[in-house]
Amino acid sequence: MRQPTPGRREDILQAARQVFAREGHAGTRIQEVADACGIAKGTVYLYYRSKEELYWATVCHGFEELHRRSREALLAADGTEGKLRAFILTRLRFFDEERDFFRIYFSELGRSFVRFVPDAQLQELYQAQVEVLRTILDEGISRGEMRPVNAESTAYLILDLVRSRVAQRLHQGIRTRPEDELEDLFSFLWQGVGQ
Amino acid sequence: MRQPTPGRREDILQAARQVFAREGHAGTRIQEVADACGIAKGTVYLYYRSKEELYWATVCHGFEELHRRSREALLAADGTEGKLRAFILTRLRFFDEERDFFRIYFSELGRSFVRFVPDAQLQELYQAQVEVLRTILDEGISRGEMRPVNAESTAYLILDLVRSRVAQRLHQGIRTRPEDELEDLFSFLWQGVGQ
DNA sequence: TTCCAAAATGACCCACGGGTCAGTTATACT
DNA sequence: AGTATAACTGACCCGTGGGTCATTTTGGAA
Repeated sequence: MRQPTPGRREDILQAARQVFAREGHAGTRIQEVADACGIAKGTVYLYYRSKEELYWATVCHGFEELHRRSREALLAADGTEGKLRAFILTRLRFFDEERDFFRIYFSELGRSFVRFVPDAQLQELYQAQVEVLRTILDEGISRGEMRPVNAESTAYLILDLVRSRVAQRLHQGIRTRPEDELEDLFSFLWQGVGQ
Repeated sequence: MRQPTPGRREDILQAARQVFAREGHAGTRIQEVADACGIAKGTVYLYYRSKEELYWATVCHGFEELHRRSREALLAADGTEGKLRAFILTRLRFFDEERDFFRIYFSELGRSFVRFVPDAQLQELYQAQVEVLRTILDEGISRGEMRPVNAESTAYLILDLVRSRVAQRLHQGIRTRPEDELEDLFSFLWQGVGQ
């Protein structure tokens, strides 16, 4: 009896991330993923039932990691300002490391908008993301550290602010350190552009 | 001799907008566009050379209109605050009217991010958008009405703020008037969430 | 060394949809 | 009415790529 090749599933996932990031969902051919792994196309289908399943596995894997790190950063930091800074910095750093995932994440938002794709796990992860941020905002408001804004819709704005900035950075080649972007983004978020 | 059917190109463009908005670029079949027009598939190809050309025509058409209205609003309004309010409100209203276009616009951003698509006209339109906003911000800064932020990267943030909010509104069914969203967004932009 | 079950392979199948074009239809002009 | 010309039609062509499966390879157990 032969043992299943250890780490094969992870190898495929990693190759898929590269190819999906470069070619997009529609542009990706399973053959290319297999080539990137140095295995045959059929082997991919021994580990993932379909292209769709592989795609979702890729997206969810990155999302989980992002969520995990964001949550940890929030727990470790003190005060509303500190928590927001930590949240933003963590995400800037994560996307700096995982640029392939960011490309997929970015394009997935657009995809999910035109064709409602009810992947339960991903919906949950995204909502959890918003929820954790909303909680911080509500605390900040009740402590009088923040203006009484609508916490939920502001949470969405913050997620998109970070995404927007990361996209900018990737488009024009990353020049600054995440730490510098943090100051810029945070002052925009905290003080606005007025006065 | 028969005259070319007047408005046929525009009819196809309108149908294409509906279908692309609902099905996305990859999910759209030319047959569906033809059906939505009540014409045969071959006829579509008499007016547009390929699916790709039809798609770009759809995107560019909406973009031009958006840009035209944004620019007009900026010219008509007074002062930095006034111009920014006018810019945001115009876009909120435009996307409220042209929801199909917004879906395409939103998904196109994701698409263009994974596969660099060098459509010269669209690149130009997007840059013009940023440029016009950057000018307003630079004026506001030199007049001392604003903090000395980086005008260009702030312009990107503002575009994405509006996009983010419109996406939220569409996702959870539009409940508020654009005028109310304006106040919310503008105070976020101008004062931030702090204090 | 032999055997066998599980892993891996890649030629093949076929649904799909972009694009074509020979044939049909409509209309302007004579 | 007749005709020429251009718009329109939709059956058809065919490249593409997701997914399959008979065959081969591998490696642990006897």
